[in-house]
Amino acid sequence: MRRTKADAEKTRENILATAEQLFLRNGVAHTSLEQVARASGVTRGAVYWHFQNKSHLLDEMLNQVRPRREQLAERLNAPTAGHPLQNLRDLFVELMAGLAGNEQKRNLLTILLLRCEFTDELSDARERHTDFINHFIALSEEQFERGRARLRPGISPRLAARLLHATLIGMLSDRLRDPGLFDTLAEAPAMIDTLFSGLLVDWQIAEQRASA
Amino acid sequence: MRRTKADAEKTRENILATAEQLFLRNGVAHTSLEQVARASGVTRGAVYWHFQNKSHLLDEMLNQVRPRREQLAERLNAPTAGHPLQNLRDLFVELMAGLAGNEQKRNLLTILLLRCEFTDELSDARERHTDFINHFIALSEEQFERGRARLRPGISPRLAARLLHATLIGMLSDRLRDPGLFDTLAEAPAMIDTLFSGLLVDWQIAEQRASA
DNA sequence: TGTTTTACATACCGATTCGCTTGTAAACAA
DNA sequence: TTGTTTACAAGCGAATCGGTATGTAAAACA
Repeated sequence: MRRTKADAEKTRENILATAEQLFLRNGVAHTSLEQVARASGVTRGAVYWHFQNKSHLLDEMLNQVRPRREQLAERLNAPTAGHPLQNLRDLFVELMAGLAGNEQKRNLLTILLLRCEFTDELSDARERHTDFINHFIALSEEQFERGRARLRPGISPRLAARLLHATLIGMLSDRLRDPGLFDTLAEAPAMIDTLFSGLLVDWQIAEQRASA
Repeated sequence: MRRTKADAEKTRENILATAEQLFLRNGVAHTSLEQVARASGVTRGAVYWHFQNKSHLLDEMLNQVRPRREQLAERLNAPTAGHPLQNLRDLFVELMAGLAGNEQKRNLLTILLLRCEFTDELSDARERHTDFINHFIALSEEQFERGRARLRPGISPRLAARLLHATLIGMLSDRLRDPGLFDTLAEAPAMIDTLFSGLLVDWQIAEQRASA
């Protein structure tokens, strides 16, 4: 009872979705491909047919939502863009909002940050992750460089960029570990504006804050 | 050839130190007690004699450096303490400095943040960790509450506390993933002061910053 | 001095683990 | 209609896992 091409694609996507749930619940290392197969209603044969091994499976899961490198740069340097710093701020809020509104993104980031051991076995995923982070920091640094005049004295663009990234990661990390901790969507703007107020001498808080 | 009590204690500590290295290098789940035993020059018998299982082994590793709950509170509310906010700021810098100067603390935090899947198996460690985080946030919130008048309008003590914690975790996370990313010890004060400048209306930067 | 306890090593257990090979029925191409 | 390929299922094998049970020599104690 061999499946048609379309059926095979469904099988593949089903395996991905199932693995996502299992990885999220039990951790990557603690999930065997046998478990993935069973939960997907297939055997390991199917899993190994579609994916080389667990590492590649995870990698393709992440590829589903991983923003392409250029995407961030395009977004920041678009011709329609306003001030670089305002741009950077908006991107930050967008990233948080995108996460709040997309369960899959939330799941995958949770897996990356909390349910996954960055060991040699997963070196591919690990490298790409670090790479993306450094790219993000470099891009942010560029933006701060352009708005250098507005930086408080003693704060270099690089330091600003790293502080921005640390805050981003920290907020994500906290929020993913304890989803009830705060309302990301509502509070993210206040947090980023607060940070920018510290980084810049003349930051105007554009958005209305929830004052509680 | 049974060992003396002192020898046994050495064995135990040796196992702990060896496991720390293996966990750090290969991740907790990817390290078997067999590997720990071999690398320690003993057999699994010894490991199981000293520790119930891997989870308890990890737990006792963390207990070596885990600050006690009261410790933070005492530190913040000491009679000799100055202004609550200055206190909080100094604590932050101290925590970062303690990490920069203590390899074991760095290792264990790296294991916790990057080499460990928070799954049911390790629920003990996980709970204690979350507990500690919430405690830290609550304490920070208290301090901000005391200095509430100095908070920028629209920023609640709770939001300030969470932003502070996010920044702390983010800085640690970044630094542990990529040790060359920045010089924690040197830049931590600048980062925290920047954040405080954003949180407070009148924050005076006390320390000299490395301006580069 | 004799007995008990300690600090392990050794051995065994059933349960998984991954990776590979082989089987197979049906889809698809010629 | 007849190969050929596809999309898996099923089975194999060696390794390894954690947990436990048992053996043992020497330390600790009475």
